Amino acid sequence: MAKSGATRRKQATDETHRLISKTAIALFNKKGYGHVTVDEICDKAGVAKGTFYRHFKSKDYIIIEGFLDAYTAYMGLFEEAKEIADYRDRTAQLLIGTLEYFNSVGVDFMKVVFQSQLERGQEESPISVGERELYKVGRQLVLEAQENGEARADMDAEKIIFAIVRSVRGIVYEWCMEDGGFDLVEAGKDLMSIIAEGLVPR
Amino acid sequence: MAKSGATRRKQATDETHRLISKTAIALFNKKGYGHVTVDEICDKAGVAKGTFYRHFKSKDYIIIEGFLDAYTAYMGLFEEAKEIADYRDRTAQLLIGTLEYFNSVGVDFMKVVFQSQLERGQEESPISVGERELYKVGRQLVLEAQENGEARADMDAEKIIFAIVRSVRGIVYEWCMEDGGFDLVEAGKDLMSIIAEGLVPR
DNA sequence: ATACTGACTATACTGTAGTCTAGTTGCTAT
DNA sequence: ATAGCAACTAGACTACAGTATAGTCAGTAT
Repeated sequence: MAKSGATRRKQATDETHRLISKTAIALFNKKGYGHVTVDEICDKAGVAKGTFYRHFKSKDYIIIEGFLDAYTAYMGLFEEAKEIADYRDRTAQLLIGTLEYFNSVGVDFMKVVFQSQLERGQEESPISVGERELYKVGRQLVLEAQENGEARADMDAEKIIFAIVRSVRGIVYEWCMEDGGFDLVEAGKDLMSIIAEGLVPR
Repeated sequence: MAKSGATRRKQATDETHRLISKTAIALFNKKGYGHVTVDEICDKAGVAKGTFYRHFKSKDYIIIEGFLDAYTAYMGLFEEAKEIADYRDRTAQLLIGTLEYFNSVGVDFMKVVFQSQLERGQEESPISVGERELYKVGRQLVLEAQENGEARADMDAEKIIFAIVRSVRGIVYEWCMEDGGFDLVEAGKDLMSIIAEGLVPR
């Protein structure tokens, strides 16, 4: 049967893809990303170097890909959040969930993600594609809150969500720089308090 | 004379240092950091490779060093800001000045700065040393504002300044990622508005 | 049955940051 | 005057990411 044949072939290459990824990530976890060479990954996986580069554009794409898989799951948070009635609770939940997600990815991997984002020139990264989705959903949430009078309406929803996402990224970046030296979620709560309430007294 | 002799010697090596730095930065500006090799810098500067690495720990230290020189000048902003009476004006001035400073450094160089911060492991970077100074001064400003009742007092000055600095860094990081694709100062003003006023209506 | 295709192997090669070594030179201290 | 020393030269070398090439093999289409 043609179809099952094509499937068997595809399964085999998927298998290889997963094998490389799994081997690499195991090595990264054991020795740290920077101390694992592509040759070593290929050796351990019993695969030629050419095969590695057939499956992954570059060494960091192993991380990027893993990150994106988790990202998809993480986007489910936004669906769940819709159930939460109160605007502030909802926002807080999203923020905390987001930071818990980054925390679970781990500093070592997040560093690679940040670095790879900086390295690429104009070329569209898979992550920035994912982020556009995040902006879209976030903007919608802010818009709704504005309509309900829960969020200030004197500023574009777009501008607001940009500022929030950027602030969050700033925390995560610093967390990477400090090698995970502070509690991401706690820092996020402080940030949230300022974003929500502002800095000047009421 | 011993002293003038020692001085003459030091002057010569300072000369070499500046020569390498100047040559490198000219090349970076012409071709972009990533397209300039250390060998090329040495060739153009008429200096051996060993000399380069005697003066600079690594290629990116040329940028880091230039960044820090400008940083010192930038810290003068904080002195000037003390003259501004109104808390909000002062904060806005500092924020805008900061972003103008990053803007003048340029995307290409800022990327290198961010990347180098991520690469180093626990080793203390010269930049994080500089930043601690910034935190100290910033914290002092927030403290004063709290004492005058201009800033909310239900949160540590420390936490507040951390959140602000991180938010700013987030903007600058994204600005790098998007290759300078938006106006840093404008984005900063939006952020400032949220930080100062909060997100929920009054 | 046979020819096609694309995943894969094996390995040499390139480019570049950074290291290392051996030797030179000229300022400096005594 | 002379010995020492730090800055420098020249260039070979290492480590590693990524590329290129030539050929094998197995599933697939006709």
